Amino acid sequence: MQAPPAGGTKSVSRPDQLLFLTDEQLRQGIELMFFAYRDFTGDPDAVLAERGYGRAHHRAIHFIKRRPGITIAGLLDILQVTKQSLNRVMRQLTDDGLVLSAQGQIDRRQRLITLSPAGEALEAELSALQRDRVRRAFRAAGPDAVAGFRAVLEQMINEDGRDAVMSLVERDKP
Amino acid sequence: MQAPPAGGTKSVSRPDQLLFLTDEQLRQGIELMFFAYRDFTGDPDAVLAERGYGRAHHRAIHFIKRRPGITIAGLLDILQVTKQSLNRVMRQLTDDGLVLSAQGQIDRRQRLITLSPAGEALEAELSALQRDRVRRAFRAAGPDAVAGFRAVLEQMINEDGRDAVMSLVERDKP
DNA sequence: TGAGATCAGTCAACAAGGCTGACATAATTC
DNA sequence: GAATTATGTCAGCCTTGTTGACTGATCTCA
Repeated sequence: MQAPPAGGTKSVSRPDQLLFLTDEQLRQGIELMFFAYRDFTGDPDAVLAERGYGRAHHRAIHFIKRRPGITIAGLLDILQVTKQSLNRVMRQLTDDGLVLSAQGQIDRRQRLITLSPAGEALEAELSALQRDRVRRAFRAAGPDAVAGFRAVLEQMINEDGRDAVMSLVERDKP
Repeated sequence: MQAPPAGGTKSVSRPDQLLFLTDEQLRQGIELMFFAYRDFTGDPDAVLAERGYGRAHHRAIHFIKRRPGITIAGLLDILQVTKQSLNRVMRQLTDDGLVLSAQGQIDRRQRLITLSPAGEALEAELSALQRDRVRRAFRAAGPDAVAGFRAVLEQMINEDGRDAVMSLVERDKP
């Protein structure tokens, strides 16, 4: 547990040592992920709790908004949970009238999921909270920092699914 | 579909527009947090599952390693869970001989928690996995990106607890 | 010294949201 | 026509969070 000698955060950004990363620097990165993610999910969690929903509902709503007309299989692929687990969430959202499902045109077995107006409203409320936090962080840190944030998080994603994930994240239309 | 520094996602890194952040850019940041955190926790989760532990055990072990001799109240403060919830985890870890607790010297009501050799071993295994992932990401992204990553995540943390969290993250000794 | 606060531990009950396994139905594909 | 696929559902289990109530040991302060 040796100290990175001088004060503050200076020890971490050393453009002169591209490959030398101390355990201490890495540990700081790990803890930052933990604390930042905890607060990152905090705002929506509070709104969701009022309605008896949780983070799982938020994730479903987010990606339905993102790709309207997505199938159940598509959601399962993105969320990486079991269909039983997703089904419980989807049933609640359907019963509550937040999501709609239409029969697929090409493959009539498929359900094409979309948000109802009520679902859109909740999604807007949730994403506004989360965007506000990210916007404040991005503004405070500055554009170069944002580019770095993006680069590191991208590299943090499992290599074997990275391209697929990044094309989902970056794609503007389904 | 490219990495930020190159030409691809031009819309995102615009050093010329410090304050203009589109909803699309913010949404990408939100999704990156989701996907990166999911994979970030994946490696340790697998090791923990073999032993019948979960992420909660990992968090406790991590912060005991980080601040040996920490009290229960100290852990509660960091982890922000209820004492009943923490107690369940601590009891398992104690029963399994991974953590030790000594009576406080100054205040004998307190328990000073440390890792046993077995606990140290598990901690080392878990943190090695997580450090490897962070190290690879940091190396691939480069030192400037790492600085940006840190800056953004720091700003992502709730403002009212930010200083406390950051001094915990950056502090070298308890 | 005695009252009250604090630290730790525990019991009980509950909920969210993961998981596995088994099975059903409809529609598509071969 | 048989096999496969997409979806839905039942039942049961686990982890990990919650609230509320209560105990015992110890410390603090009037």
